[in-house]
Amino acid sequence: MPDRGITPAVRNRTRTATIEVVKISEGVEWAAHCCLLLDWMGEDGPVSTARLAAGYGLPPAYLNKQLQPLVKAGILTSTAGKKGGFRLARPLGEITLMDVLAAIEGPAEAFQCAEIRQNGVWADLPASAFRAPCAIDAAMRGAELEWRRALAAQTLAAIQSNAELQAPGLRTQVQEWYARPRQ
Amino acid sequence: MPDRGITPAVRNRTRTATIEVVKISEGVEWAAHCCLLLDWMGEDGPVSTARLAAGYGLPPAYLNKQLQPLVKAGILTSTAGKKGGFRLARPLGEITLMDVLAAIEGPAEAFQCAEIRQNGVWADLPASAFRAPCAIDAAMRGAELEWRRALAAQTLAAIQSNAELQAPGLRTQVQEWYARPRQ
DNA sequence: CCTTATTTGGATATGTAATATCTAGATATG
DNA sequence: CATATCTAGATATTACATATCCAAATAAGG
Repeated sequence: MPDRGITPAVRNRTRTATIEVVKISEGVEWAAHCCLLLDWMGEDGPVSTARLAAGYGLPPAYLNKQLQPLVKAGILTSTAGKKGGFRLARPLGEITLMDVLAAIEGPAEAFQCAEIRQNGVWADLPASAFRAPCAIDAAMRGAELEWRRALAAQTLAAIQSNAELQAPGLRTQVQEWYARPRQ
Repeated sequence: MPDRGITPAVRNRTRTATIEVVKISEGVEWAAHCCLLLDWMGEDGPVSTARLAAGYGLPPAYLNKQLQPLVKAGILTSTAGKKGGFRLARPLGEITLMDVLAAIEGPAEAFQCAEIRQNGVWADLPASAFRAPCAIDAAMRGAELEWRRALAAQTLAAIQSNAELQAPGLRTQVQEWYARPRQ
């Protein structure tokens, strides 16, 4: 359908007004699911991007891009060449959600203090006042630390165990699904 | 300097490779700082966007945009017209960092589960398997809850108190800074 | 009543990051 | 040697954070 010169801003006028800024990229979800899948399928050698992508209906090329930082982080190992693919570098019990998040999103904190306090009102204060971190920044960092602690307490093994409790026989189901021929 | 047909991707080639996706918008920092400022200055009636912006060297028009959700959330009250501006709607002790974050960023969780489990491998499972939430999603939500709990435990009053401990006489300093004539 | 200073809401502009694809090169299988 | 794979980089597309501007409503003060 033609645009008729309508700008994006006008086209989006009716979209929901609520912004969601603090957002984790989908790559984290993909990575965590793929780790579970690799554990279920890991006995037959490395699993290729194509097979992992097919398992969750994901775009293969982009999934491959997302898996590469996991290799760099030492969560997965990769093998090139025919029959190549990805393997878990260590058992699920030794991989936490924090590991996955840090691998995909990087180590940066969610709250990035821009130190705006130094721009105006505080400008005349002695330099000693800025040695201590911004009180807002400190509070935000403290809260984020709680988040990271909770993420680090969740191993993929525990998550897999919960998933299997919800859907008994999941491991078998997965292996059967992959055994069936696909077009 | 002319572009010579160089694409953005090429221009950015040398930028840092690390991505930081989980990010809180600067508006949260601005909003929290402005609340502290409003408490320090609140006795002389409402404070205009222009004065708040000058206090931290922020763009006035955009700061005004960021303050509006705080009004909607009931953290600030606003008065239109000459001598108008913003006031705290309640004492700093009754405003938490969670209140500010929720006002600016909206109520959405950082981890948005796309339910990719339903796309492939799980497709043949009975519907009952999907009544329980995705185990990865549940773990992420639990960790985020810890973050929110910690943010909700931090009042702006406590943060202001810390700031004043770091820089004694801050309240006086702020009022003097604003009393001085500005071009 | 008029001028001025302000908030509010919408439209718009710009830059950057997430999402996604493609190609070339390296690597391994058989 | 042909094929299948990972790796790295370039590129394309879309969404969103950032930022500005304008019109309308509102209030203060002469």
